[in-house]
Amino acid sequence: MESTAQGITLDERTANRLARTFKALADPTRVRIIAALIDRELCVHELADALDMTHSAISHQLMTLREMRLVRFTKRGRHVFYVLDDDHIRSLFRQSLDHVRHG
Amino acid sequence: MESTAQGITLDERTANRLARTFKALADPTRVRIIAALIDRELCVHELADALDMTHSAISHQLMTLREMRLVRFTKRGRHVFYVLDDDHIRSLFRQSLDHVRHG
DNA sequence: GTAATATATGAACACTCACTCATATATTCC
DNA sequence: GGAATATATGAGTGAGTGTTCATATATTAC
Repeated sequence: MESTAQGITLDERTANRLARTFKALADPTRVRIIAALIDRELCVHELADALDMTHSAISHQLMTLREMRLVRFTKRGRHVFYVLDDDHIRSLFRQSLDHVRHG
Repeated sequence: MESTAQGITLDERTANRLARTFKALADPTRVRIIAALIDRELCVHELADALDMTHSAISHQLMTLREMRLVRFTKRGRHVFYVLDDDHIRSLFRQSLDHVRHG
């Protein structure tokens, strides 16, 4: 079965949303944050330790990820725990990691 | 079946490669180029027409996509035809588009 | 209350990016 | 050969990005 080749024409809004989604993951620090949060929640402090970066740098990137709706957070005591917000991103990330590793 | 939650720790090289892959798609113009080339080859001129952009802008982005190994090209006469180089990117792109559209 | 801890936030800075414009190169047509 | 077409490329520019540093806010422990 073969379909006619005619490409895909994206309207501006779709192209922007797609680009935005990829942009959210287009930075090594954010990639590592997503990876660390793939199946658990962590607070800023734990993330900073795990990634060996300053709290401030992590906090700024978490703000970016929040704005992009990739992570959610819960306050408990002095700590703010972050989890991945989106299952689609999780599977997208896993698939991409697989490509990079074995593709 | 449930596995122990412990995140994924990425070495620097893997994190960089992942980020680079996403970065390649983290721009609306490149997204539209990839979409247009999803199942056919097009020359620079056709791409510029399809995206309503200057030849120069398209040519610059194609250079970026070439450096990232996302597209290949063939010269035929005066024209340079571009195709997607990587099937992984094709499926990654299709999956992501699906998420953005119906997710 | 004060001190300590955890996180957020704003400014600043170096860096990167995507485009435009001008120019160069290559191929075809005459 | 020269003109026209197709693409590439380099410089320049305005916008955006990721970090650091300093500071602010919030919560807990004392």
